[in-house]
Amino acid sequence: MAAEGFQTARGTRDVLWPESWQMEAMRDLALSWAARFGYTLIETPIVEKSGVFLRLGETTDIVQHERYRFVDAGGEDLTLRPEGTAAVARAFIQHGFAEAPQPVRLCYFGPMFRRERPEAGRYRQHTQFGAELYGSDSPLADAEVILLALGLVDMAGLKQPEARINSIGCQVCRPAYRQALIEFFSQRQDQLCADCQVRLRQNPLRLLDCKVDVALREDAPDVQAFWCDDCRNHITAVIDLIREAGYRIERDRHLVRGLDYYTRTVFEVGHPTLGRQVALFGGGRYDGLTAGLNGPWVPAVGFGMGIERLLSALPAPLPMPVAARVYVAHLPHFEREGYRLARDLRAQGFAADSDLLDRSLKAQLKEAGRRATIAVIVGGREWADGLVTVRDLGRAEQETVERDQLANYLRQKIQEDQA
RNA sequence: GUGGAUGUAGCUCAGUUGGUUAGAGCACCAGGUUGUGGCCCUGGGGGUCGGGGGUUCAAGUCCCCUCAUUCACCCCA
Repeated sequence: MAAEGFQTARGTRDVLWPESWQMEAMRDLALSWAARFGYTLIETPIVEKSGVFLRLGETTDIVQHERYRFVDAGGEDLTLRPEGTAAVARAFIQHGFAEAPQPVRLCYFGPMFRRERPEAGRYRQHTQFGAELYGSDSPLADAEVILLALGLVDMAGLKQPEARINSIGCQVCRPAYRQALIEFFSQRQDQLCADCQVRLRQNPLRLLDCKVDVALREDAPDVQAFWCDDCRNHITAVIDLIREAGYRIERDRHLVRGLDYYTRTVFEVGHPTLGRQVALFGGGRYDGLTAGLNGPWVPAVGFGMGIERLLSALPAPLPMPVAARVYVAHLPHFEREGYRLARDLRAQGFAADSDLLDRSLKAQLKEAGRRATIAVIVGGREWADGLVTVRDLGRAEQETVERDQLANYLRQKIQEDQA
């Protein structure tokens, strides 16, 4: 296409109808579903001081190079938000939510930015829905956010998601596991890929989800053997609660998450139709993330969900409302009359428009057939008698109606059609 | 960031070993029906062949660069 002109920046796109409407429908579905659990919507800014996201972890690619970070004209170091959790945590602290009645339930829905190589279903700007539950360290809380996410996927029409869960331990038991991993992989250092050589020093847990050294990890120590009693009871309870709700979930001992702030529970849910896009949603427990942002220590758990991915995985689009649309066609010399009639109809609550190109009646009805269910034809012989013609475009039937009875007639007609 | 493939009309795509005014289907517009859509028929509009440079008498076609898309890696919210 026109290379001389402007196009969307790499990895970004225009969302056109009807997908734009699908996004809105998903937003409505997500927010109303979350509201049933008591989650209130929070809209954080798209841009934050860069420090907010620095604590995501020193070894994370998001932090290392996949961010939109810039210094603005005033010298401020800013970053386009790559995910929701850190920004919501910042807001939690800023507004003193730790002093509010606990638990605090917040959800968000909006664009996230990440500068990675574009692929199908992977955009530099994508939309995420997420929920964060603060103030409870109970497994009931973990289960709640997972059930919230699974329930949304279910309501959107996607069946049989593949849910995986793991516990990466807590401050009590994780150090020993971490040490065991380091020892295991150090002995096999010559077999590790280049990236894993680095991970071994910086974040040994991530060796487990390396896609290169898959054979090695099979023999790596299982975190299960290192769990303390609290961690063991916690993950067991979470899994029970999910299954009790009727969902399938399996423990995956190789599951660790890309972000460094997680403790105990981590989970990821995918779907076979997504293929390489991997995760539909993912999340976990991040007790104390708020303390890392210079706030109070608060237990928390949450998830983030990729909306574009969810929409692309749906077997059928979300239902579109079939609004009855009225098209006002006009006979020669009655363009203004049609225009005014459409205006009146809109004022009375109808979705109505008229021809703006002074086209032939034939052309007008052709357009009406494309985008309306009812055509009102004004002008000609009937106009002098105070009549208009109402044509049912679906049934190809029409009758003349008194102009001042038109609104009532249409209302009744639309009601009958919907019944 | 690495490697491969692709880029021709709004959309989906043809374009023979380089060779006249670059095509089709769908979509759009008009007419056939001077007051009636969906089907049909006829006609029409719309393209600097992603962009730039090069080779050549001649480039959509060959070469280089660049931009974009896509697939596989990497990574993942």
